[in-house]
Amino acid sequence: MSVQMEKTYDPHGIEDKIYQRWLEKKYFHAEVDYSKKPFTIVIPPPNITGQLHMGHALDNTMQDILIRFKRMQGYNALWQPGTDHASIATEVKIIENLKKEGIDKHDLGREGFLKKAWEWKEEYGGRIINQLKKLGSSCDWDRERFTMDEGCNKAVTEVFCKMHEKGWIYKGNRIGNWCPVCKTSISDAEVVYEEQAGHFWHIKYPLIREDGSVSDTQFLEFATTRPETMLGDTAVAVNPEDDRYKNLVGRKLLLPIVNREIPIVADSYVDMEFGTGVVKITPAHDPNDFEVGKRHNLPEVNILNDDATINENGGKYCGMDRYEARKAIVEELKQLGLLVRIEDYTHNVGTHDRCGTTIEPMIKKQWFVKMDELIKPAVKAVKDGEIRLVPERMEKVYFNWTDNIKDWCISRQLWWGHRIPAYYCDDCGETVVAKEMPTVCPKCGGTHFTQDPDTLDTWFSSALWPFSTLGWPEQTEDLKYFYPTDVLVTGYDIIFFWVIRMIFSGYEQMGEKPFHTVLFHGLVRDAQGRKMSKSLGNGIDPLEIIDKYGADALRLTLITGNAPGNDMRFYLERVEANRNFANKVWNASRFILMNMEGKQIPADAREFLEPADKWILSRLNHVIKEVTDNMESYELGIAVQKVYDFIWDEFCDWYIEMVKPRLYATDDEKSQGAALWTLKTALIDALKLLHPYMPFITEEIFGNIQSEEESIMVSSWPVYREDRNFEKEERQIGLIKEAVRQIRNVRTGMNVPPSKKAHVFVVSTDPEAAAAFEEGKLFFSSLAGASDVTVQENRDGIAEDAVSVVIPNAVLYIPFTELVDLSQEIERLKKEEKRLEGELARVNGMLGNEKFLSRAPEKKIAEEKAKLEKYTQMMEQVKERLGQLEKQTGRA
RNA sequence: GGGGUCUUAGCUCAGCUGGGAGAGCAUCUGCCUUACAAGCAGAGGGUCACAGGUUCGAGCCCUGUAGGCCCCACCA
Repeated sequence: MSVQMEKTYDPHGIEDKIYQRWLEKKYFHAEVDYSKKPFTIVIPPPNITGQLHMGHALDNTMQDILIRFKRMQGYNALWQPGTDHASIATEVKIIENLKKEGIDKHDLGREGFLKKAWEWKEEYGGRIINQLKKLGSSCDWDRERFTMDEGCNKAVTEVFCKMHEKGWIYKGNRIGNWCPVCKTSISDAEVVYEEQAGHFWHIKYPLIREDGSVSDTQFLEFATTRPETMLGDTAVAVNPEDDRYKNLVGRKLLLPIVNREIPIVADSYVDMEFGTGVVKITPAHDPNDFEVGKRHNLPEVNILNDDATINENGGKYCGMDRYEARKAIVEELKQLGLLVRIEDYTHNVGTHDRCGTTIEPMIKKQWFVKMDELIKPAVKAVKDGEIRLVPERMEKVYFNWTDNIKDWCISRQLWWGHRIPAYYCDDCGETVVAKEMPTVCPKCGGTHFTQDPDTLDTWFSSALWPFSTLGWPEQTEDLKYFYPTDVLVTGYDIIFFWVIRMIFSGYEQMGEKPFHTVLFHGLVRDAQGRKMSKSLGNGIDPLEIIDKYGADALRLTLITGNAPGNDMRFYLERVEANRNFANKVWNASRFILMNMEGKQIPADAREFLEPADKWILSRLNHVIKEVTDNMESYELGIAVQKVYDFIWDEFCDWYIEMVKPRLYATDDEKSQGAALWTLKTALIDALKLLHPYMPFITEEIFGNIQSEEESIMVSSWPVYREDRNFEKEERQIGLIKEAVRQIRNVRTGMNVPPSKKAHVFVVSTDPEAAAAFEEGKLFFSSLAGASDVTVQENRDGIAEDAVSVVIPNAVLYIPFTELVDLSQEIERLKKEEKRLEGELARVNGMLGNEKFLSRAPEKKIAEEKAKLEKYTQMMEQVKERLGQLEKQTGRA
């Protein structure tokens, strides 16, 4: 083979070319095949409004790694892709866009607006998919789905009707969160609390005397952060145990401005210690007050329009914005002498996560999902380990939510989304929930119906995603084969929105969990640790990084040096380091390729393996096992770190350097053949281990280095094999490495220029050690800067002033022709003596401890005993050498 | 108020079930050695936040303290 590889790896062109080839070969496509075990991941569907951001890049890199790993292991790997209609997020965007053209959504009407929305979907829906492709995602694009496509729509309707029939979906008049800008209700999960500086207005209401007149001396004082809601007050509450007010319970107060008589009620909800121990009760605009109102049968006076202006119940304030009304009402109370004081107060204000608007609690008729029964199997599944959360601590977050579960408000006053399949009889108002519009009213026989105008919370359809994408409610072959899926990969931020809801939906609809493992990742932050956001302008575009450094470098950066579920900081320097690694891999391959050029590796090459060859194969063998184990337990960062270290440190810095003299020598074809065979074999396996992380460069090199298989991504994952375990050679090369390191250290310390070679004498009576140096002479001399290597059993013929290096079972001597500073040499050996003393003290301490001997595992004791022997032997050598040198200097 | 998590080299972080402290970057020194200067070789740098406890043995397990970050709850 003759392939020209550039000196520097350039991902441009290569990545697109390779991705295109994968697509053409249909490697990403999975079909039902009972001869293989399935491994399935469903993508967290990105919003169609979205652009690929670093969070997506991380999320999808992790999924791609798992899916490529399993595919190589021989599983029938399916990565099910798709996008989410993201009802409110998209609707908000479209409205913004229309605004620029001066169009209001109501001008278009529902049909017209939806037409625009579908156009939007066509235009932007594909954008993020293309970006995912840039990242290397091996999704089965033939199966791409959309949460509002026909099948998903069918699934949604099916679930809604089923659960309604069961009584688990109901329509209720309850207090909920209302966004006055988006003019829709939102679920509790969509409210974010923000600390805001506000005020505490201390107000008093006058008491009504027994005779019905208004007191001008007796008042009840309390404080509020929202004085305008007083327009809707229907009571004032005190704690039943509060002696200060006990005698007032049952009496009435005059609600100022409105001039309504309201009762003083006793409710344990009131905290006696807080403020004056008095609370105004506004059942229509506060969730707690709503509950109090229910307990005391208080009227619910709604004072707000949908846009948060005051309605007709606000009397003269009708039509005024909520905040203007607040000012005006405070002013009027002041005039009336009922404002006691104003205090600065910071408190938490609920805002809408989409638009940031302060939400208003409002009573509205909304659809809810009853959660108490539905959640049970989802709790049990995680408790019993049926579903595993990684990292495990996420379970606490999970249970925190499930233990305090409230009914799920699923109706939204939006147009873009799944329309609620509820129909109202035009004649009698009867509600019919059905898959299609009914023809006859079961109550009055009427024949005309109007569908509920509301749509469903976007998470209602995503909750069904693991099975709706596989064909449910049809009992498809795909569903039977691929469900339950295997791993869900997602950020911990949507555990409540999505993960929990998928789990209970899976159990309820399928009678089976949707996946057995949830792998969480954290947030990708900027270099200062801040959240990347549009408003800060600190977002880093993954596509720019890919363009500059390649997708492989980006992927590696997102995966390394980070524990599951932890947030990470994104540094350009780290991308550069990983780009450098790509280049390293590239050049190692280039080196091997250049050396294979025009040569045939003999068929029997592996029969002539030398110790270095066996050493690297053995090391690789261990790495294969460890990496596979780590990946099986989702420790992706640890796994790839091991591959990285193996390739750079052991393979490149040691093995390739060891093998160079054999490749450059022309006289020993057997040795050369064995080296080439080992280089190629080890490289290919290492590339395979690396492939899930860096799919592009590994594929490119794989194609250059061999011709037996057409693609690395469908090649088989390396497995640990007993016959590649060479313990003796690992020990021997370990010795040589140690010797090389020490000699290099000595040479640098003595400022010996690399060009200056010196004869190295290895003195050893240990056959294994002697053999190691004898057989490794060739590469040992080049690595240690030796002009020649002599292995012998004693010191005969070695200059007295030779520099010496002590390693286990051998002492190496280097006689330099120049004068060596013996005092410096003694100092160095004394340092070594001190180090060994420390080691020996530690080992002796352990072995001298009876409790250690009786309680530590035998294996550990044996290890320590071996160390004792090794260090004792080395210590003897060092002492002996020191004695010689001291005698010499003493004589001089 | 409840819960989680973090505190390890100058910086950013790994360190799985307890058994001799690691990486990348940065710093210093020497090298263009025919795969790679996006490189090679060598070096310096840590009382693993603090205080106790369990253990033969603790960065790792338990308790407490201090500081940082996050989630949930939302006392008007």
